[in-house]
Amino acid sequence: MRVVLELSAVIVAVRNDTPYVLTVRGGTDKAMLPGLPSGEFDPDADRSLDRAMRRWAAERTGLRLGFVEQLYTFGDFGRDPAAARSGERRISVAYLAFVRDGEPLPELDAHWTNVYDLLPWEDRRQGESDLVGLQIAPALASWVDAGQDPDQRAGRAERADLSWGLTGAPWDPVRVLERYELLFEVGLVGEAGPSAPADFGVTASLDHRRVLASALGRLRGKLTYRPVVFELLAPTFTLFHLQRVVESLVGEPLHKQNFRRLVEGGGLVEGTGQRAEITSGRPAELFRFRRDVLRERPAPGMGLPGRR
Amino acid sequence: MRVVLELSAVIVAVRNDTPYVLTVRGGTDKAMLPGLPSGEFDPDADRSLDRAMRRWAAERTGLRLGFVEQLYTFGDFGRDPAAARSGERRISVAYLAFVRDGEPLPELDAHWTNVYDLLPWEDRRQGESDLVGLQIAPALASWVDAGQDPDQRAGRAERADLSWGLTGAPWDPVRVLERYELLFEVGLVGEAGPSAPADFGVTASLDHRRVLASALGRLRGKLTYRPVVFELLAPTFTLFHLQRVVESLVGEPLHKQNFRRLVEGGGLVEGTGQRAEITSGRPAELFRFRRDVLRERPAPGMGLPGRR
DNA sequence: CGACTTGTGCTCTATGTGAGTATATGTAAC
DNA sequence: GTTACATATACTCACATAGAGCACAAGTCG
Repeated sequence: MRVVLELSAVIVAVRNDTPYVLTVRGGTDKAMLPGLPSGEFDPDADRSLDRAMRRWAAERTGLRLGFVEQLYTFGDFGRDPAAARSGERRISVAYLAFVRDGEPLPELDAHWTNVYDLLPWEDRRQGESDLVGLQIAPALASWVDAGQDPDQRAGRAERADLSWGLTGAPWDPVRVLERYELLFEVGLVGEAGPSAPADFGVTASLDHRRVLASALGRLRGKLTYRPVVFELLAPTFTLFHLQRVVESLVGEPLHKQNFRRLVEGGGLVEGTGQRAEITSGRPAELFRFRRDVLRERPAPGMGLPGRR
Repeated sequence: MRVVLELSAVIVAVRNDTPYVLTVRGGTDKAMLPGLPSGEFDPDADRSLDRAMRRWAAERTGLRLGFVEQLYTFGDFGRDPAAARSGERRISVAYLAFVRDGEPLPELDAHWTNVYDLLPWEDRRQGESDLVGLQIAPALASWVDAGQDPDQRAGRAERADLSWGLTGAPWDPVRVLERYELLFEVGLVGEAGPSAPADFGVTASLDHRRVLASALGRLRGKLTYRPVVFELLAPTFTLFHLQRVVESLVGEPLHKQNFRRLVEGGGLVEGTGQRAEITSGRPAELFRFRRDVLRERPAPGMGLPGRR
């Protein structure tokens, strides 16, 4: 079996308080499901994987990527059944990348897909998704009960509780991948085609939804200890807009006054004397990211306030 | 150029308050420098990269790995000059793995190398390493001054300050990789042979010291928000020992009473009625990790107290 | 016995966070 | 213009947590 090394990209942009991911239709899949842009790595073309990623994104999509970070390398057998049948083992180095607000989003054979269309249960800004109470929780419960022995049942119960926060554990926005993998194990989401009886969200080709779940988890985690949001925003923004963007990524509503206090008090931003274009209500001051904060605090992140 | 996919392992164990990494001598290097155990990935043998990692460690080293986590995939051109000359591009998926205290450490063609022999400046338990004040800081300063234009100099100054905390910024134990890369850029450490005029620490083969730096940074970061230390410890331990192990990993001394308060108060451990074997001084109670904490708190980690 | 080592409890203070009230300043509807 | 509404911004209070100690307990070693 031949090893093929490819690069995949989770390219994220936020517009209108909605996180989007760049997808291509039927890139690697016969069913023409949306998938992440990917391509085989050319060892002769680039000196490093990161460079290959940037160049390839620029050439193929015309996007100027800001923040770029390697995510994870996926290599499970069976993640690409078609490749496996033709004697290939496709190993995919996945990257997370941001497109800044204000950058043009070129029209191409690609689409911007709402992240929460692919992972609907992760958006709790309007409260817990109905999916959880009506379908996921019961399915998890019966999966727990179906364990072979008491030990296995206890283990399953713990996993379900930890990821989904059902019986006491708090809901941790970062555990996106754990939740996805549990759904996969239970059979509520499928890969490589809408095979599951009741598949949630838009099915993506191959394991690309899993890759997206990794990316969202990583992004959410990073948010709290590195000022990465600002890589998604235009250079200047209102605090309210900043809050909306953070909420859209974390998937939870945040307490407004405390959010402002944390962000301003933490020295993450500084006002530009200017006011924002009027929308409705009192006009807000425009802020910009304060780079100096990096020198002052070891891990400057969004220090998320509690839920609203 | 042919792509070769290999696995590399940073296998960590802590003994006698010292973190060790498993190294093999001259595994991939003619100069017989110590390097990380690595091997080509066999696509026909394992269903996933993680499994390949575990099986391979068991077969090759006889070690039973506990915690295993994928670290990063290294693929820079030039990371393996010999391979490059023979027309190969070696892409290496690196893993971080722990061996629990109490596990036998088999004698083999491998050695346990003190992590701080390879990265001496990272151990600040006895205060800042002399290397920093005497050699690194001056070298960084002249590197900063050697910048082409004011912009570049400012950028360099910021990088140096951020990683090494020289002029105001606090020293962040997590930024191991940034520090290493700066030293590399400045020319104070070399790869693929002791090429640098004054190379610090034991030189390792290829870019394996860089991989180790990634691993140490990741480990330190993870420590604060996941109870990973316990994967390195025997099932039962005294609080003092726990503190010593954490200190050895973080590379900084910690405030004793507060450490105890955080660990006990945070519900991370629970006492077993037993007392430890006497060493000297008042005998201590033996504790064990309290698994339930996972269910109670979203990110239970060592919540490090300030320096001692 | 006293010196030394380690364990353990407790205090005092500064700071940060959660939650909420109050008020300012704009737009859109009437 | 007045009213309703939306948003911005300031401030308060209770509470939890972290940083930095002091004090003392319970052992070993000479």
